[in-house]
Amino acid sequence: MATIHDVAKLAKVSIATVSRVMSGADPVNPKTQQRVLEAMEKLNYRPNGLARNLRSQKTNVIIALVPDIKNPFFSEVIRGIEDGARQAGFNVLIGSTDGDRDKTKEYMALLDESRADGIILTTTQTDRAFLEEFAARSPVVLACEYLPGSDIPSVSIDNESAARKITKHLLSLGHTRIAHIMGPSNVILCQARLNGYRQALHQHGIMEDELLIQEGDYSLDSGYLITRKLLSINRIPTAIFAANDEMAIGAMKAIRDFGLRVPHDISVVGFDDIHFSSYVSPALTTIQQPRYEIGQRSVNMLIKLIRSEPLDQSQVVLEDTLVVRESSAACQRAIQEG
Amino acid sequence: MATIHDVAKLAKVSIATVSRVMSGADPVNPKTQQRVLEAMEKLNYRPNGLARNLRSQKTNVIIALVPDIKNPFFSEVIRGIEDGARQAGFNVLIGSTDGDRDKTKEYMALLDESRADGIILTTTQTDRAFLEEFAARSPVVLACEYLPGSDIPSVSIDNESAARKITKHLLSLGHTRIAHIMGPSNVILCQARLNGYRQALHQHGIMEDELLIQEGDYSLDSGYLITRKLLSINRIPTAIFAANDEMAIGAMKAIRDFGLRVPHDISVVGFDDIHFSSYVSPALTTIQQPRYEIGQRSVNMLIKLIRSEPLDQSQVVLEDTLVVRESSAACQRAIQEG
DNA sequence: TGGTTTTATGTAAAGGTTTACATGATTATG
DNA sequence: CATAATCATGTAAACCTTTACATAAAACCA
Repeated sequence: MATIHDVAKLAKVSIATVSRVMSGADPVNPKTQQRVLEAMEKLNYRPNGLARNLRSQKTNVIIALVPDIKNPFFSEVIRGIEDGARQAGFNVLIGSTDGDRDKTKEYMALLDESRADGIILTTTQTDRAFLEEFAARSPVVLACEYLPGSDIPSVSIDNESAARKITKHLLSLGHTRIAHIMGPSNVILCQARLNGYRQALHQHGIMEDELLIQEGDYSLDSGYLITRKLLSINRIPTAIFAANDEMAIGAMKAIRDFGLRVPHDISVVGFDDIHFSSYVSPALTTIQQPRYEIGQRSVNMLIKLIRSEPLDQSQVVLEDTLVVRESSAACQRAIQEG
Repeated sequence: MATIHDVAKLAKVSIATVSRVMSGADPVNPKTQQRVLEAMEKLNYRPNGLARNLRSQKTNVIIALVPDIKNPFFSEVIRGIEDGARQAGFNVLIGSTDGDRDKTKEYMALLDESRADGIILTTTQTDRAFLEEFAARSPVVLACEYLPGSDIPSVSIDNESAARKITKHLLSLGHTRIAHIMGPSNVILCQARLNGYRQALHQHGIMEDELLIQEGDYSLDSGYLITRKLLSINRIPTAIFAANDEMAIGAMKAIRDFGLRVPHDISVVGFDDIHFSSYVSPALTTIQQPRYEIGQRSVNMLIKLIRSEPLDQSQVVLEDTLVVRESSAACQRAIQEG
């Protein structure tokens, strides 16, 4: 592989001049430039990225951490991140953490080793103190999630209010026995959604029932299994609010397999509006998040952070939308009190 | 950020000794080692990855290129790649190409710039000559796809035979008017699946109908739109074989929206067996690929390539399985010839 | 004890850039 | 015409490691 020295020798200039031709920053005589370009061409010269990075103390790599790469919601966030990053000349390294704290820390350590310039976290499960301290010395942006009371930059919707909104949607349809399948309870965002659910019930004067709140792991399978459990209790719910669409789709299958119909017997709503949700039958009622935009804006913030540019706004909260489709309908069953 | 020099100074040794303590390769006096470790601890020293990489001419980064990061099939392949890579101490940089040749080449160029050690391509749409030439000088593995007549290492199933198998499944159910929604026609793997479909028809003495072969782009939407088109022709098909599950799921929705039922009126089968396929209703008949294993094995091969170790086998073909679920059933309609 | 081997450590080069500073040539200025 | 300003280029340091080679000290052997 040809180096800058080879090019310099062939063009009969110093390596500094070759470098200048590449960067275009300093002026260089057109004739010289021509010679250098020809030499580069002839030798098929590719500047060594590592050497560049080492010298300039930049890697042009940013890390995006997701709990699970298979999760379609995060895929779209990543897509936004990727597009934004590419536009600014950055590459994206994606890490699946599987909700594993150590894996998360391992990826974060890459920053300390100068292997990446910044990191986007889509789910916070690291301990707060560690995170705050880390963010103080390295560029970090939270995407999808907002850490209350912290000034770590973030881009997200208001999960609490969105959860309240969709729960109220069910309440307005006459449902009072509403189950909630939450995501991993150590994830802040899932706590926010749970809170929203609780607030809505509260505002309607409905006592919450411990049995109706179950913890899943975002997967189709967990939605399915938990719903089977919910269907085995004494007074089964008339509606289920799952903290993401995948669990909702799992729930619908469980209900079908149980011999009941959605939404006739049980309404099901999800959260995220992944692409599949409008294709399943019945189409899923859910909360639409601007996932692509979340990704894009968070990466733009991160890049500003990396470049030490000022942020116009540290916490960005984007709009979400309730999308009513076929999976939620008026409650058919009278509530047998007991 | 502390450097090796700081550590050396504090421990009163040379930088070489510090390096030796880190690598553990050469012997070093226990007492010295202790001092060095303490100094590293005290300074919170993190070796600079870039400098290491530059010196050792390794990046420990491999690139995985997928056509679309949102595609759930590829997500699982990536997962296999990631896990395999992590185990060997490599990081994975994921690139979405969107079927764009230039993007692909841009990512491949990262290898020439020494920013990555190797690359896994999950879909080949670069021109063959370029690819062959590139593979000759850089570590490349094809995952999911096999380039006939080339010796570029690959891990895949036999797409042609799998497509034949699932088409025969439909034929055995009495279908003779079978449509095929293929993937992007410039993708080799899609050509293979199309070939398999054709061979099966041929073996059953069925003439193929140009109208029944349509090209999609792997997405839910394209499956939907193409199926609408198929439903508007004169003699609509009694079965549809989509080249991936997402298009099949899109097709099912189109059929529902058209007022027909799956599989009663039209059978639908897919390819890949993504997780959603067993959760949709009716559950999708499809071909199961060992996607995780494809990812894992391809990354293992790539790492061997990077380390210049010999490959026991250059082209790995894994087993696929026909998974019959609810979306395919015996043909109900008599074929009105004409 | 003198010479050889082993062990522990240091010195310095190498990896391929970018860039601050220096230098020499050219042009502008009064 | 002398001096200043500008332009083009070169020199060498810096980025932070790893590692080949050298050296000094210690251990071993006859």
